[in-house]
Formats: sequence, C-alpha cells, structure tokens
Amino acid sequence: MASEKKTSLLQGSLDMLILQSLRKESRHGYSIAKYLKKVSEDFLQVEEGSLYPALHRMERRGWITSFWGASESNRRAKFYELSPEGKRQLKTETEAWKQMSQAIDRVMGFQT
Amino acid sequence: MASEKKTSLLQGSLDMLILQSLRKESRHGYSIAKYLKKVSEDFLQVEEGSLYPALHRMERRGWITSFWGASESNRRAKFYELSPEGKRQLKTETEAWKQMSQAIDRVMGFQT
DNA sequence: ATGCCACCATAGATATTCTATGGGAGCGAG
DNA sequence: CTCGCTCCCATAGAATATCTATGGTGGCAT
Repeated sequence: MASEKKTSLLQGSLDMLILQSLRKESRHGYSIAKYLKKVSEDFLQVEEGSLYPALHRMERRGWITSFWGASESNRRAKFYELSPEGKRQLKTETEAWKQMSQAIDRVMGFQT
Repeated sequence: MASEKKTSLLQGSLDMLILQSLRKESRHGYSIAKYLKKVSEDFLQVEEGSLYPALHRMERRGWITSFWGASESNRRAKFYELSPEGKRQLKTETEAWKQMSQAIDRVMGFQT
C-alpha cells in the first residue's frame, strides 16, 4: 500500500556497519538496528532476519562477544561488544570500503 | 605465488558498473572487464564467471542488446549496447548508489 | 487481562559472485 | 607450418549474504 523502498543493503557492508556501531559502546541487536537507522538518517533499514544471523556469524568468528543484560526498557537483551580481533576486522573492512567505493566512484565519474 | 588481492566486488554494484561502461559506446565483454580495470586504476577485477552471467541476465531483462561483430584485434566478439530501459536502469542504480554510499559514509563518520 | 512493543531467533527463498573448467580462433615466433 | 599465447565466450557448481516470513517471550500501560 505505502511506497516500499525495497533498498537492499550492499552485500558485504553489513558486518562493517555492525562493528562500527559497537565501536564506542556495547549494544544489543535491536539497538544496533535503531542506531544504524538513526545515524543514516533513516536510509539504512537493517532487517532482523539479516541482523541476528550476522551477529551470530561474527560471534562465531570471534569478532564480537556477548553477554545477557537488561535493556534501557528493562527487558532481557543480549549485548555485544567488540573483541580485539573485531577491532582489527573493522579497520580492515573500513579500509576496503574506502578503496572500493572510491574505485566505483571513479568508474561512475564522480569526484575523487 | 603472487600476492592475491581477493577483493570481491560489492554485491549489487556489478550491473551498474557494466551499464556505465556501455554509456558512451558499445563494447564486448572482454573489453568491459579491461575497461573497468583500467578506469578503476587496477582496483576492480571483474571475473569472467561473474561478467558473462551478468551480461546475459541484463540482456534477458532488456537493459542491453547484443550483436556479433569483430573486435579490435579482429576476433569474433559479442558487443553489447544500452537500451532505453538500460539507460533508465543506470540512472536508478546510480542514484541508489549515491544514497547508499553516503549513508554508509555517515555511519562510518566520514565527511558528507 | 489484554494488547502492544521490545527483543531474540531460525528456516527457507533468492540473488549474486566466484572458482573452475572448457573450447575456438587469430597471430606471431621459431 | 605448428606451437603457444592471448583474446573471447560460456556454463556448472559452490559459497555466501541478505531478505521474507514466522514464531515466541515477557514488560508495561490501559
């Protein structure tokens, strides 16, 4: 009924965005999604079906660790925080993103 | 033996890059790959296993049309050119790319 | 007590890209 | 002339990420 944006994320960028969300403070999943939406001025809408599998994936890889706690609204929530490996990974992915997006911009004829 | 870059493309950007390659002149597949590599200063390496399926996909969708011709080195080659729909698609994808990359940059804390 | 919202989770579908492989044909070197 | 190299096309199968859809728990306000 309403106009659907149908804007899928660029595949490969979600991990980086999540890691970046955790850079300064630990957050639980739901909060990460809200944070990304807000910071991107409503442009990035991370679906829960993408978010939670991504979090589990990254925990398996040792980039983040988790602990159960209470959310701001006093609900049970699983908080995630960056591990040292996660910080390294974030740095790596950030660098790759810069290079890749600049390369694409060059092809598209945008300013450097 | 040599240092492998192993830099996958951002999923979703290949179509746009190909369409952009065809914006000013028709090209054959092999030439598109070379062109992208050159314009991106060797950063974008499009594999043939990605390129040809993408071309066929886009032809099926009516974004490009093809014809057989002779390459610069006098070999048989299939040339592709943008259709009107392809031009529209390119415009759409370009706009989406700008918004998406700006949104990501905002999250990452880069300049607007 | 009821309903809403915050919060987690997973299965299955979908789509894209990569790896690996194969083949044909022009051209230059020997 | 034939050998090898590069150009050029093509497809199958694997790997991976994201989305759609669905379900469930438990605070809190009405």
